[in-house]
Amino acid sequence: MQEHPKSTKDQTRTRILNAAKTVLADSGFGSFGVNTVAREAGCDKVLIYRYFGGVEGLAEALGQDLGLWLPMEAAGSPSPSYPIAMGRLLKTYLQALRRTPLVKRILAWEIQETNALTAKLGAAKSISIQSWFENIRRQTEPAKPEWDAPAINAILIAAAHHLALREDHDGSFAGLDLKDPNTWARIDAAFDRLTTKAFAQTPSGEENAHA
Amino acid sequence: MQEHPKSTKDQTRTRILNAAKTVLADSGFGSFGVNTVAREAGCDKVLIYRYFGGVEGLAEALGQDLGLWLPMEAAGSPSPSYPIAMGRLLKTYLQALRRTPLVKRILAWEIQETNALTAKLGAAKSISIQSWFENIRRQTEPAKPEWDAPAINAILIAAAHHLALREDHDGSFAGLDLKDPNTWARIDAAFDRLTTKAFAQTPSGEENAHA
DNA sequence: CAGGTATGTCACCGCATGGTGACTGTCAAT
DNA sequence: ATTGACAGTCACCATGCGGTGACATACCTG
Repeated sequence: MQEHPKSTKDQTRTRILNAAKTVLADSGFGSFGVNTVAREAGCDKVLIYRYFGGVEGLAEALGQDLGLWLPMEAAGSPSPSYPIAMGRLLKTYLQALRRTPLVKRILAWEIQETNALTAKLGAAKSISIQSWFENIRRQTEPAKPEWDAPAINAILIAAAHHLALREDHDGSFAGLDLKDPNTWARIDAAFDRLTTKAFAQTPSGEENAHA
Repeated sequence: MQEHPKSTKDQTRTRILNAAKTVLADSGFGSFGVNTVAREAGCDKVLIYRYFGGVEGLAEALGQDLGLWLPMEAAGSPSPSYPIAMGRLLKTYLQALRRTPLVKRILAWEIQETNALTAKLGAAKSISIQSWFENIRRQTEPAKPEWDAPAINAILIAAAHHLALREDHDGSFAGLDLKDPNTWARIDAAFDRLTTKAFAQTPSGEENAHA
């Protein structure tokens, strides 16, 4: 009962923020509301209104607070070739995603419905992740324009998102057993194959072999 | 008011089913409940309990009813090479997905939370889609085992899912503007590049070029 | 000491939800 | 015509939600 001597306002604020993260990560955003968060934080919901201006402001604060968006260590050696760098980046990203339930929850939330909450969270997350990718990209040789690297990378990033999201839910996808660690090794290898092949210096001039 | 002369039970059943589809496709599963569906169907919610045993049975019935899971026409020519067939399949699948909001909603639902509802719907959908892929796969030459085609395909299918899901929400992903039709042409091309390159007959023996 | 300010608690409202029981009306068979 | 099965409606309940106002209690400043 740390209430009588008056906890400082910031203490309560961070307690509420932590409670918000917990609720989001554990129970998902279906349970993300003023009542649930306040219950988890052990304080009254009116404080959420006072300190954050409701659940909307809470989400915004969450987004700004989350410097811990993706705790991935800066991925090994400095500046290899573009295909290898992208493959490494994707695998690191996927791993970080898989072990960060909060981010997964928010990604899923964005997909499910678009509202003020997801917009705020999504914007913060997007900036953070994009800058991370930019950092890596700055350290490697540039992509050849004829690859259309942005489109290919978007596809591979989308795949990483989706696979990470499917993992904790039904646990299987497209015939793969996502509960099996070996499956993820295969996926890593597949990412490697996709990047090295798609970003290969076209040896013969067979660029557009299909309609 | 078609109530007094007694609509046949099946009429009401299908009216409820259609209402369920409408609610799901329009408002998403956040609004998917007994009250909302009954309101949309213009009948009393007790009929949902009587005919489907609640919203859970409704979802099951929905899954079985949806032969329209993905209305894609059987994708052109019969049996080309594996890479080309997969590229074509992916593009067709992505297109079908993009224009079928109901399926997108259900995919998003599965990702967001796993419960009895999503399990039933997901099972029905998975079977339908898997069989569709199997049909195509039966018509082409087999994949080489060293490709690990299941893993690669899972990645590409996951990407298709995710991109389709992101389209109607924030409308941008990884720096791509998903509102722009040209973006989707680029994505199609990228899918083509990925399949043709990843499923290429390795010309030189540089199979594992990375750690 | 007095007064204001800020933190926190409590009780309450309106609303929508999931779910149930009792009722009315209609049809078909005996 | 009486019965019973069936479709459909209505009223109701408990619960949880977002949101607000009134209150008590501490603190710091004058």
